[in-house]
Amino acid sequence: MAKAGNHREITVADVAREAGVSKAQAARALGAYGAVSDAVRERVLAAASRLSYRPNQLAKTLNTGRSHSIGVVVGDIENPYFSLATRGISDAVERSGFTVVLTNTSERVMAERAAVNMLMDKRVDGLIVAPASTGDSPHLRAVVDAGRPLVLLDRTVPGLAVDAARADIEPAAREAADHLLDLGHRRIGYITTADGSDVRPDGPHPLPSPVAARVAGLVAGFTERGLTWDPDLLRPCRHDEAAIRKAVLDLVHSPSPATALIASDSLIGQVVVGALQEQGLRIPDDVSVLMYDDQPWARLVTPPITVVAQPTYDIGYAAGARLAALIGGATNPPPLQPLPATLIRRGSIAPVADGPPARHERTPAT
Amino acid sequence: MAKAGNHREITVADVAREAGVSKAQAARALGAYGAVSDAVRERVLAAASRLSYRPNQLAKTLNTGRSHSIGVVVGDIENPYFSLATRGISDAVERSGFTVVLTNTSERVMAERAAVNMLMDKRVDGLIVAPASTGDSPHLRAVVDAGRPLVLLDRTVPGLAVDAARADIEPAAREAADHLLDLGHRRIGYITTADGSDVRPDGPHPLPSPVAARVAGLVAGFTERGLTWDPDLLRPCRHDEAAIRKAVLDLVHSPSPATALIASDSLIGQVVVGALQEQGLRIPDDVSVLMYDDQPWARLVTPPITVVAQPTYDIGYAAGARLAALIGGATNPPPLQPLPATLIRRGSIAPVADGPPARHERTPAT
DNA sequence: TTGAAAGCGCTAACAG
DNA sequence: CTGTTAGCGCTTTCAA
Repeated sequence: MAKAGNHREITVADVAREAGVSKAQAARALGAYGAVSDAVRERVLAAASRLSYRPNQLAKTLNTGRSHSIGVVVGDIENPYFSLATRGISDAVERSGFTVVLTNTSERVMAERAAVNMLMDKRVDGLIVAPASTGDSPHLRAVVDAGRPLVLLDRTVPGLAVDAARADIEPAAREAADHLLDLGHRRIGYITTADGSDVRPDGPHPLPSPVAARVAGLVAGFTERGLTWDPDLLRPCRHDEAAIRKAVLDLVHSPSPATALIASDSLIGQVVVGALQEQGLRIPDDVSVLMYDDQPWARLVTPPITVVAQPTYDIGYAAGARLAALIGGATNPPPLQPLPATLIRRGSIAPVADGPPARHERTPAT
Repeated sequence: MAKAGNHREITVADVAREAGVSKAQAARALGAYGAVSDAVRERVLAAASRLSYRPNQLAKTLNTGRSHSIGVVVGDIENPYFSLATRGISDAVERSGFTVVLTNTSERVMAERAAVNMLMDKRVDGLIVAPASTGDSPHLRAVVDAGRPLVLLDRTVPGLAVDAARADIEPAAREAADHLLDLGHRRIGYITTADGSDVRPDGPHPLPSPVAARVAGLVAGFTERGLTWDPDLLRPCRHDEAAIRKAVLDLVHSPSPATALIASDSLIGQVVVGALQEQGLRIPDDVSVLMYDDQPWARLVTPPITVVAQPTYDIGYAAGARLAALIGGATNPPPLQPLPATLIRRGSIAPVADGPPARHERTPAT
């Protein structure tokens, strides 16, 4: 198939001819490098604009080895966490002149592998990835082995010596646990999502590092008081509204029902709150709710939701800045500091009620 | 600066040598084109995997002219509308083997221009852009003139003969207007955001096409009844929470206050609902609210928000599918059909109250 | 089927 | 300062 249209692209050679100089001089003037007399530069630039010349970045990249672009691989760009972090990344790297190539993997490890390979093949200067899997990650190892700068986002990969930009979740998780325990909650459900390939029917679920930190904080709260958290209350579901909804119902309608629910991110939180409302269960009278990641809507619902907030934009920014530094040749930068997460108490957590929760009609619009 | 690490990249030449064949034959085997004997193919492939060869897509692109990537330029990836549409685009083009290069312009025309140029220079095979400006768009015209496939998203550009994937907003806007008018509303505020460079202090604001359609529907409703909509109630603000909040206060506290507010997208809607709550104004008793773009949280707040929903994912998918077809060589495809938008009545619109709205304390958590 | 050689558009020595 | 000459890694004639 012929190239669409028959617009032959204008090249340096064309500009050089038009300006009456050698190709090399034209290239130098255009690229603003090397030594060029004012007279020549002027003529070349004039010729270039006359022909509306546009340099072919591909050719440039091919022999400089720098594409001035970085790859970003996230699980789900629709998750506000990632879209905000992505903006932080963009803002950080754009000021160093990089373009961001963004790919979405729908939290599937296979898609992540493909995306990383493709970005490597396109010769991006560096990569930021939020790994979907906790397991072995040969594709990430390959990036490191190829000497290409890599920064992880949000999650770490055990055994991979790569810096990660993330929040220091555990203290806030612990504080949240204490908050719930102080109010008498003992049956606390934890709902998270996981890639199918990671969730094995038998044996323990390998949780992504930030989820593990959240759960660790919770468990620590129990342990500290000589209590134990029933691990059966941990519910990893598919990334799927129905699965999350089912987990909620399971948890609140079990013979020994959960009196509080923790949503591992705001997408999950949305479904949890919705499911509870549909069931006619009141927050926090019947069920208390804690959500990870603050979102504007969390303050808008009634009652406003208590959350653990992360400095998401800053995390992204830190990842971008670090990657830019690495690409710029920084050798042994100090490890990235985890950024603080904070518990924001609003209205969705209350003392545990005695006895089983009563069923109510859905609260009418006020 | 030396390339990070001293990993010389493996090239076809290396593979050829390892396999004991010519560079050309190796390339043919690797690229699965031309004629290659089974014996050679086998040896080449074996050699390739032994050396863990990865083809350099850049070099390939440089002489085929196809990058197998498309550029997507949106105003704000944090706007759920765009992040959903983007997923639609990705899903559509990925099945044709394209990678998406996503760029965010923060709704700034200058940034859009830069992004489009950069993508052209990177030789993407085609472009999808949601133009930030209604005005003259030489950078978009340049894309067309270069013969590179282009599809617009959400908004059209007058005078540019390019197909746009979008919703057919006006009928739903009209239905919403009738809904409000039937309930007695006459002072209806319309809050939208606009790029600073488009908002001139004097003269009419050139509205982006989808906003114009929304307003047109509103105006039509008034006109039909022999009424006129006071254009002073149109408030274009910067993309800035404070500006939106100010517009809300202005509107509801004016001597002749608005009895209903229309938010032009869900990001604006969030701020509107929040501002109203802070003012102790009840929805819909004191102020009715209509929001464009349905979002999960709209059903979660009390009362649930009445919205005009668009098939955003499908719009993105249509844009992606069309672009892929164009790149594939489709010559005169039928124009894209606008997809239907629908009014979803929930609880945020009520009959207009008599007299000025009373002030109430913020509704306590139920 | 194969291989040699000529590009794709640009940068980067290397001599003048 | 300027021009000539090689490449970057791959595809693609063109002969053999």
